Amino acid sequence: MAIGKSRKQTLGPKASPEQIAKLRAAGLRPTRQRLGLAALLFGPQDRHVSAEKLHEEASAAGIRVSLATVYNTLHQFTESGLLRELSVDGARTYFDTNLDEHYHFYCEEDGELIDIESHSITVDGLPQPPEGAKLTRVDVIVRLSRR
Amino acid sequence: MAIGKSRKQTLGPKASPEQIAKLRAAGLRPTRQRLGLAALLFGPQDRHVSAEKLHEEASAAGIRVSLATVYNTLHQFTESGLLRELSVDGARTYFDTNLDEHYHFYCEEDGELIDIESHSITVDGLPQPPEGAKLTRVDVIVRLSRR
DNA sequence: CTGTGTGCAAACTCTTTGCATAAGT
DNA sequence: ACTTATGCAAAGAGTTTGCACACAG
Repeated sequence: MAIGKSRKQTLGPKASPEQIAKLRAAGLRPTRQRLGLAALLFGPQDRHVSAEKLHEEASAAGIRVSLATVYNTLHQFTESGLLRELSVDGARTYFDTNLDEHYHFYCEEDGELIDIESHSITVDGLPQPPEGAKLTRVDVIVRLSRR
Repeated sequence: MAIGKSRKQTLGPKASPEQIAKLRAAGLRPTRQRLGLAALLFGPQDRHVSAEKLHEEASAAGIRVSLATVYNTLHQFTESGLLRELSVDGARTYFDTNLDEHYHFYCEEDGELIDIESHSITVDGLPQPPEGAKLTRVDVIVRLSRR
């Protein structure tokens, strides 16, 4: 117990340099909370999370972060183009880490979302949008049920 | 002021017989509130309403009905197949009087919905739903912006 | 140090619920 | 009369906000 710590550990044990770069590139300071959430969100797999679910996950993973900060962070990530917001069932808001154009299966029983790659589906024959309106996005949600 | 009213006016001045039949067919008692809301909803035009907006409309039209009853009624109508519920922006729930298969333009600025007839659009190449799951509905929302 | 981020708790919006009263049949 | 519907107010879920404290640069 004689060796003194020479520097303060500011960002936790191992803050991935890529995640730090990702946040910096998005103009967001790489705080411990944001890095923790980024670690949960931006893994190898694309993900669909709600704020509450992500908050639970963070707690389970030992990342101390308040629910309010999870909301803030998700919105900041969305504004910075790191996430995409998704309205599927009214009650909760989902955030999607897959930024490519794609669609979704939505399982009504368990609230689960599954990506549908956009090249596997064809949406054709869209009518003209009303004058003055610009098309921002096409959402396709295929609702599923086990029953 | 001499002529006595011979019978109590139970359902308001002119309760449309068609609306009464419609409610009866759906297994719902034609109460004054339900008839009033039905009158607002099931006109010649298809409509997209939220509970709060319909409540305001009802008040404006002199139909006294509580917000709770508007919610109840919209859900009863939906369960009876008179309406269709739709999730488009997370915050509020919309109800659609158009029961045919069709899709929507959604104007992000004013929250307005516009029907897209299903025959004018083609959704093709849907992947197999996961095993055990049945497809209940395909929602297509084309988001628009004026900017 | 300086300014941005975070946590907490309270506020807010939309929606649902419980129970006494009112209305339909 | 008997049953179902309604109204009110309170509760509930999810989300947002304000402000003091903490942390990154």
